[in-house]
Amino acid sequence: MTLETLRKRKAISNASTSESRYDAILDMSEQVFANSGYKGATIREIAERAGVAQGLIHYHFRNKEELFEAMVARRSKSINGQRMHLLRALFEENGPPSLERIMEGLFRPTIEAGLSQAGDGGAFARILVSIANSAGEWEQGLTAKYYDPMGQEYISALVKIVPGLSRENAVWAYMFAIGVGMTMMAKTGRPRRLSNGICDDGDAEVMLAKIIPFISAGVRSFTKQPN
Amino acid sequence: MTLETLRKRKAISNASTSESRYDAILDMSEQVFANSGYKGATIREIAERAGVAQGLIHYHFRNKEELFEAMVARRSKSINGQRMHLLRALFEENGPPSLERIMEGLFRPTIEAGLSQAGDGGAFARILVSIANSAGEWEQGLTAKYYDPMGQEYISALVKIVPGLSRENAVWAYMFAIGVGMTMMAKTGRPRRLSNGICDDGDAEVMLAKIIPFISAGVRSFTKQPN
DNA sequence: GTCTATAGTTCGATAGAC
DNA sequence: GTCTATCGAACTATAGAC
Repeated sequence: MTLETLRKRKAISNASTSESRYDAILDMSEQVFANSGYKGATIREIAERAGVAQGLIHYHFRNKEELFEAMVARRSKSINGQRMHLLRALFEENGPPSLERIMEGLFRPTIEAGLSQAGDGGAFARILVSIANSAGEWEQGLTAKYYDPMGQEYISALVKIVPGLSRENAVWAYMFAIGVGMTMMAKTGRPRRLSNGICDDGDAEVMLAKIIPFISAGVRSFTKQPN
Repeated sequence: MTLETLRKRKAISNASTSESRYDAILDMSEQVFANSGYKGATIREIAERAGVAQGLIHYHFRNKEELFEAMVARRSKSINGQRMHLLRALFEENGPPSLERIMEGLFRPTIEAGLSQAGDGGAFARILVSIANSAGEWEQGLTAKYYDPMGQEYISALVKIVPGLSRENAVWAYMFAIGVGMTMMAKTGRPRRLSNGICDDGDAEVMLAKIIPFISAGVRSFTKQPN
């Protein structure tokens, strides 16, 4: 029996939270990093709010950078696994899937992940937005490692199902789609301000209903364009 | 003659940089905040690279928060002034402007501002991306103060020139347009990675040529939708 | 307006007991 | 695996000379 297995056994036997301290640290990391940013977040606060000693975080994750990456790795592998599964399932149905269903498959797992979390649901989504929009080498390294492979699959899917769409335009289409999706994931509250309370970026279902047709029309416009 | 005027006179007579220390601090603030983020940036580094004493920054701007806001205020007023001027000029021509020209007027001033700056041109654009995508109270306060008024003008313009576009959908359209524009302003280099070097998010002209049709098609799709 | 020097805080990381 | 205690290295902001 590995040490990893033992750790999980102990976690399950923990009556108070039914969760290992290891996972509690990762959970709280999402909350704190989301609210304060990487530099603004402190290991002290994560430790306090997770109810563990500060030293324990260094024992499990060595330093702040590796804690952050472990947090990204855990959640991104889970969400992107769902996405890959969804995408492949779509292509195994009768006939090629519609552009709209492809796009829904791109964004829905992020929403589902948010809803199932305790506390602030969209914490990891907000972290993701800050990573994806950073030009820093480290952040782009994380994006490349945990998100580029999935991006490539979606780009290939777009080329397959949209007649006349070049790979170059499919890359732009994917980037623009992600850009629009950020509006939903960032949860800035700006739509509400700009619309006197009518448009709510906290309601993911409503946003999806707006985002999917918007992106789909944009992608199809590339069909009538050179390159 | 005001003290403000005197300060500028002295700046012009400065042979070495032809720029006051006050402005040098703001210029270097853009570079450092863009590369390190608000929390990650340090007043020490800004002072050193601007060639001034650290204490001078506190003399002019009191603290880090006010330095940041002064930097945002200077550049946003300049760029948004151009935008407003462009937008109003479009409506004074013969007949209403096209959706495409409205969108070009939204993004081009950001590009021009980048090109005319010394050193790293897109520094302020990257800062803007991080502010706009943050859910923090302070960042949203800055967005509301320096960008919401312009956003309202663009939303009104969209309602005017796109037949059948409700104000609610115009707000979403504006938000999504900004989201796509982030792809250009963030300068992450991801399009290049995903396309094996073909798509370059460093070339703003090429990006505009892709962004404008994409967004325009998306906006027009709202015409055929309820709400 | 500009500088030097430093006070006062807070943070990441380590050491070592249990 | 978990905790307490602490070191050393930053950082912001202020005080005071010029």
